[in-house]
Amino acid sequence: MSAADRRELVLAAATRAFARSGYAATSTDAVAKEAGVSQPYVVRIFGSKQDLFLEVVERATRRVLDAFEAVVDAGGVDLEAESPLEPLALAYGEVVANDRSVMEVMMHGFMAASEPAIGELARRRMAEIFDAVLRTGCGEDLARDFFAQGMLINVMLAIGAPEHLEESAGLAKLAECAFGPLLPFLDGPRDA
Amino acid sequence: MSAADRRELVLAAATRAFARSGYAATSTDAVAKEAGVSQPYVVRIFGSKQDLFLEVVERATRRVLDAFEAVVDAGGVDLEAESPLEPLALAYGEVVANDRSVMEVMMHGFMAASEPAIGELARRRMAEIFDAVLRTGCGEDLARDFFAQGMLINVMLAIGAPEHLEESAGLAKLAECAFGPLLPFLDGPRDA
DNA sequence: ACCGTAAGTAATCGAGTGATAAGTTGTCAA
DNA sequence: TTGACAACTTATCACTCGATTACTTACGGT
Repeated sequence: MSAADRRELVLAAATRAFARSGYAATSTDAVAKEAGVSQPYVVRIFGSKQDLFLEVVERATRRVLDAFEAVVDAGGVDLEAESPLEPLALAYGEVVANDRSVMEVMMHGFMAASEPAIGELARRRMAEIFDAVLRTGCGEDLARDFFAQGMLINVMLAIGAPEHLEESAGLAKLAECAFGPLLPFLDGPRDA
Repeated sequence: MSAADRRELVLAAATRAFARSGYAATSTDAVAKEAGVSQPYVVRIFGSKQDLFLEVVERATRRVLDAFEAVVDAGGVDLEAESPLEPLALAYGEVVANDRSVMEVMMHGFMAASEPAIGELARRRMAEIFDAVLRTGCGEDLARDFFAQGMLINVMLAIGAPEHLEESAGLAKLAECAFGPLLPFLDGPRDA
């Protein structure tokens, strides 16, 4: 297989692996097994575990950014509507529904920000994505609220709320509040 | 020193250590050094690293829960006000300003939820805190929005936004949106 | 004085960890 | 055919990790 193809294959495997357990708790060997290659080859392709993780987070967050920019550039946002940013929410929902590891890796990237290089990437991407939302012209307050709802959804998914609604009535109610009509589509599958 | 006192001391040290780097990336030896005791003694007191982390997260999230319940039980929420949950926001801000590691450990607990015992605790506490907010009688939508804003703030703090406003104009604007008038009080100190 | 118990440490173990070095296989151009 | 380069693995290293064991110290009751 060509080096470029193999690289993509390992990146996809690494995304799944890091999405499951985060940066520190995922070994390069786990990534290698997921990709079906040897552990030294993973390190060789990307230089180091951190460089691999950076590229995984870079790509995942770029997918979110691209999804938002596609909607905005296509004029998909109507500022006169009652929920102007709903098209963005739908776009994000589609990305997450399609491949939950994108969002999981993004959040793990945020929480590994005490590693300087990871933190820098996290802050840069966060600002870029916020900027894309702002470019709809919706105003800062709406953009912030949109971001906030997104973060709540991300955290709720991270703690596995949709798969454990039966644990308590309070959790089920919170999940219903946080996810709304999307809830039925969220339990079960976690991979792409 | 009595075992009980030493236990509290190690718990406080562990909270700081886990807050910095999260569950997986923090060694029991790092906790031991922070507490000024030997590594085997840390393991001996709590049984295992996971049990220690569970107790740290349990305590941190209980502090948030207690802060909210104190406001609610004291009748500090006026449903007729324009922002009925502002007293809760202030209470949370006070907790975070007083000791940021409380919130950091809470978020690291959420993101380590793929560990079953940690996930269960995270979901339980999340539901309990949401329930406390609901008990103000503010209604589910307001409670959800309050939660969402809190999560945005948590993530912004986790990526170190307040300390790196100069990295990009976009980040500074996002931080101003997310933190509002609290922003000037957030940069700099990270410990209790 | 002495003994028992609680508080703690030093020494060490086996299992991983990320990374390096050396070697192997396969393919394609001359 | 052969040689060179790209793709990939095996073997291994130095180190870190959580955990166990065995030991030491200090204090309170009798």
